[in-house]
Amino acid sequence: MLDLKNPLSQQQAMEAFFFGYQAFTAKADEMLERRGLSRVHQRIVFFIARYPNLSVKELLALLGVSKQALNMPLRQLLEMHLVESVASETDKRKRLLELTAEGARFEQALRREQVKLLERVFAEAGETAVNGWLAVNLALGESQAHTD
Amino acid sequence: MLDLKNPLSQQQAMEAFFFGYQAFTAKADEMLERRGLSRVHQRIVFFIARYPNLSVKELLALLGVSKQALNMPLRQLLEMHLVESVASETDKRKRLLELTAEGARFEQALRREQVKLLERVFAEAGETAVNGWLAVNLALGESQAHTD
DNA sequence: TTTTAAGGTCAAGCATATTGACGTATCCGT
DNA sequence: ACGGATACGTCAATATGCTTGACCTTAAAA
Repeated sequence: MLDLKNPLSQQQAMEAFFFGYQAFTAKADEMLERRGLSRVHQRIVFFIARYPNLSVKELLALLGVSKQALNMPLRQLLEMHLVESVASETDKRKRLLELTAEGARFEQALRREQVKLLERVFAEAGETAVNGWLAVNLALGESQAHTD
Repeated sequence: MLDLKNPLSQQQAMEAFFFGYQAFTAKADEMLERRGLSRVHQRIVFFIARYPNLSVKELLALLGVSKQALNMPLRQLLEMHLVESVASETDKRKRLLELTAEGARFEQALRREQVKLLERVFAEAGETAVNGWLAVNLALGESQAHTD
């Protein structure tokens, strides 16, 4: 079992996380590259799918980048008609972001590949392991969630 | 529990992985920035610590970057006397990489911060969860390990 | 001895991120 | 109604990191 007092165990855990994350993103990165897009584009459509009617400001907070860094890829997605931006009814300064039908298909295609990988790993590692994996990742995220 | 058939569960898992990995690297990134270094520098010293007497070629394979991309940060680490490069006895073309005493301290300081975070999360999520987290990350990494 | 492998470096190009500065539209408190 | 704050978008300059291509030295292997 994992013993975090042991330097070798620490290194193993960190290495596994590094390669695990890399493997998780590899397939989607490849698909994105074929369309001339990058990981930021996926993150954008991912968060819009996860949080419909997301405002630009909220998206910026989730991504943790400057608005100038978001500008270019978001504009590309708008021009490709994968994302739509509509002024909010209640606050007309806000632009609420939505996926178009094609954008939704695109996001799902990327996500499906990643989920397929998780499913393969699920079969290998077992349900308990996958639930633990999720629990630890959630806890890690929480540890950082309110640092802004 | 995690149901990978459910799109919402899929999104939750992916989001958790994204923020989890971000949280995991945040503290070390901060420490690196204070020394004018970046995440690549940590990866270099990390892999040298994990695999002593690593050759440059092996390091390149682990990092998955071009040798030109490695050149600059590795040279910096050599000039800062955090890393040493010695010609292999058995094959004098090869340069085996080692950490200096100071380099070892540096790598440990970065790792310690990340392990501290894992320990906090360990307490929260429980041993079973942590073992599952490790098992899934290992399996993910394995799925990709021999793709080069 | 010719070829291959390991390592190092220079150059050009591209992508992505940053900060700073502006401009416009809209909301909100007084 | 006015003035400040907020949301968004964009231009510019800059830094960084990574890529491919080319070239060189040294050393091992065929």
